Amino acid sequence: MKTRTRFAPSPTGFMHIGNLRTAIFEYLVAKHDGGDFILRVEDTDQNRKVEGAIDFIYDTLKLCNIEINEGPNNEGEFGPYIQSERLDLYKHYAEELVKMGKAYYCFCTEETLEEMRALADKYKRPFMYDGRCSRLTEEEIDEKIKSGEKYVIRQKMPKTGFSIVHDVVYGDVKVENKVLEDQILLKSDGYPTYNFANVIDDHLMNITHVIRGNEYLSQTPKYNLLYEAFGWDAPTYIHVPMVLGEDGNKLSKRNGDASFMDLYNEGYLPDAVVNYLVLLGWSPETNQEVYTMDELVKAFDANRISKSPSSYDIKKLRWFNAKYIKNLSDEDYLKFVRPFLKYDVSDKSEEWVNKLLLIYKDHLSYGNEINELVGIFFNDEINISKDNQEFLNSDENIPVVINAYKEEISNLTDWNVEVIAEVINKVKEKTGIKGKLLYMPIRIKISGVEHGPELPDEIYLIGKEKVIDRLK
RNA sequence: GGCCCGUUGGUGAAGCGGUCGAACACACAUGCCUUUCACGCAUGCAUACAUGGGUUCAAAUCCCGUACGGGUCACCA
Repeated sequence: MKTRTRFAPSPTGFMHIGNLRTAIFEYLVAKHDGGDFILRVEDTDQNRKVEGAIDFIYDTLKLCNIEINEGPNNEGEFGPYIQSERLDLYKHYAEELVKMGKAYYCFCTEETLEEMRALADKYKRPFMYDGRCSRLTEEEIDEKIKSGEKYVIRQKMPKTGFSIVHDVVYGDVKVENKVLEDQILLKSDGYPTYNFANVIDDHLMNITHVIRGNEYLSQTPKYNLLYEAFGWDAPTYIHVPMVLGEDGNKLSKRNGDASFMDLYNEGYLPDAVVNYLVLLGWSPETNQEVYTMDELVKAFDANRISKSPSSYDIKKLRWFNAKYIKNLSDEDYLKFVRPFLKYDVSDKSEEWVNKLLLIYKDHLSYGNEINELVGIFFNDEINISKDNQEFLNSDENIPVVINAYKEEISNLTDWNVEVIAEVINKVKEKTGIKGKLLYMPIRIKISGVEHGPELPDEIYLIGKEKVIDRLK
């Protein structure tokens, strides 16, 4: 059977880093086997629908080089791919289950449930639906339906024995059946619950591997009971560990960096993000760290996914990103950073701007960082920190260097990187000072900080007038 | 609280009973390179196997208990 995996997000218009990682894993499992990757939109919660969310998902995955073989925008033979358009299907199968005696109509209202819950709470007992509606007679049921009472359909759980879930990552997980609640399959508004829709769709869409966060692990026995009831084969389960934030807590929307789009807008390259994410909770057999998508497809093996949660470390992401930026061609690099530059360059030449951006290619960890780096070329005032000021006062040779340098610069008639590079040699000969004591004072005087790009480049771009001014 | 899962250095992690006196990478430090900083390269650092028992000739690796962390117990997904 052809391997088929699916990514099944809710259309919230938000792509969480953890979600993305799951999508990557799903994609890789499918492609490693030469299979298909399917997008299914889980919009069974009517309150959470967001306009344009589907396109957003497509756009995001496209940026990440993840190709969707079938989905709402490119239907295959298993459509529709949006759950709200498959309502008849869920209803049909839920009723089928009722006929088989594996599910029943439940007329308990949300208020009744609320009361039961409050009662359980009062006696400090864990609440679980008591299955009272499963004991209704057929007449009672008919009557209630006829009189227009709203109902849900609940799955009837066995009271004894236990279920075992086989998971690629976590091994066999055993759960007692009696702790399983008679869960709702079909809500009173006719929509299926997530758990039910998943089983139906995964089966109908021939999904072979279900990959999801491990928060679903303890729900999986219910799934298997459903597959069993229908006489279907359960898919292979791959539960993946959670991604934690830097504070050790679960990633949340509140943490802005947890969204892929935020990272993208900050100037993180999708390839770098994908590369970083895939190594969160998965490790290859070799020590290779930098991967192309093709290499990942080849190397990926779900058996090597770890069980313990991993934490999101922006420093390492930055390292990946910087590496990817360095590997860009100059042309691609310029295309990439240019939009991030916020300073007004309308009075500068194209050549000047490109040169400016290019000298930071090896320094940049993310696109937006460019604005932090190039300030010295635009601001009139530069700030010299206290430590650096102390350095400038620490040696009597320093003013000598600075004055000599200023004089030589003032005497220049041409203005290009080559002649500027010559100036420092002249100063060296004239003063007999070299190395750090020669470069550092000039660097600090004109840029305020102790590191930056090549000094002649920097000076060239700042411009003669400004440089002389700063050497005062 | 019941049930489920996890716990290797600051971080991501390798490890699947002996070769672990625990890889690799990030971060950090130092050195080399560059007549400076960064990049790159090299080296080093770090009292890392939560804890207590057990099994074994041998345990980070297997078993049990404890602690800590997380997940889950919705007409949310």
